Amino acid sequence: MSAELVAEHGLTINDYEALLHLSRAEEGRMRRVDLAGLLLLTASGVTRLLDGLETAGLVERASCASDRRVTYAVLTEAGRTRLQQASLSHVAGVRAFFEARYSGEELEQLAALLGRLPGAADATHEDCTG
Amino acid sequence: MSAELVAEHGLTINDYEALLHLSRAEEGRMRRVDLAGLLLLTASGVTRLLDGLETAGLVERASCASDRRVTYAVLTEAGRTRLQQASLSHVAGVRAFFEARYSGEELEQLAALLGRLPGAADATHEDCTG
DNA sequence: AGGCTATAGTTGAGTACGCAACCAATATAG
DNA sequence: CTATATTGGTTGCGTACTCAACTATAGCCT
Repeated sequence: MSAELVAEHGLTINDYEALLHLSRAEEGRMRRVDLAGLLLLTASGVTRLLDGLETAGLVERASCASDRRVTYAVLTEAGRTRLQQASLSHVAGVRAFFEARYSGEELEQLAALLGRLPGAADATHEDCTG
Repeated sequence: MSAELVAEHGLTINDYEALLHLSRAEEGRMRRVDLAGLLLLTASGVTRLLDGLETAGLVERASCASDRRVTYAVLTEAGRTRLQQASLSHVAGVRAFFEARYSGEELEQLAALLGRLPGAADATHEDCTG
């Protein structure tokens, strides 16, 4: 699933999630640290991740006027497009995976319980709203 | 948790789980492929994992009389001891983690639901019975 | 018997991280 | 206003994997 579906679009799970979070963020941009938090990665992990997305043209850097330490990661148009394509097959895949094993009621229970875990930023409606 | 507690014993999560599975297996030994399946690793992943455990003296190799392709991974006495030490703090940590967030009833629901996922080899009683 | 195909395992190359060390900019203290 | 601590970010190095290629054995099938 992570493997096949997402790799078909040339995106790893974290690539995908990074784009997703950016697409949800105001103006499609986020400080790298904050992104790290959401992705459950370290700062260095995010640096490397964004390196890839950047050379792929899906994300750009922007600097912050009020604090010159921070550089934003901002979603490009290409990134937004790519995310939408990938989310098509990805959310379908995930949905199929769970619906094959659980009833609607069980899915709600799972979502409620798992949603209380540390890094769970409400993935209930993870289609691509960007 | 994986990080602190298990690394305190010099074991990664997969090291730990490998020892656990071996301790539960008949005669404390298992074919490397089967172990790979349980650990959700590839064959090469297991080779490398066992390399480590082997040089640490926690696991040994044994060959199979009826099929000369297979080599077993067998738990040594040192391995069994180490597992028991580690499981002390590890299961306590895991238990604390979940009990801090869920009620008894919720834990049963979670166990029931998550137990139906692909690699879930009934971890309900994962104390070290070895 | 000989020739496929599948299975168990290892190895080399590449990837995705974490950790520790570092630099630069900012905040806090004195 | 200097001195120190904190925060955002990058880089070097090590680790835990995967994938693809390879060897050796085993089970067919004719």
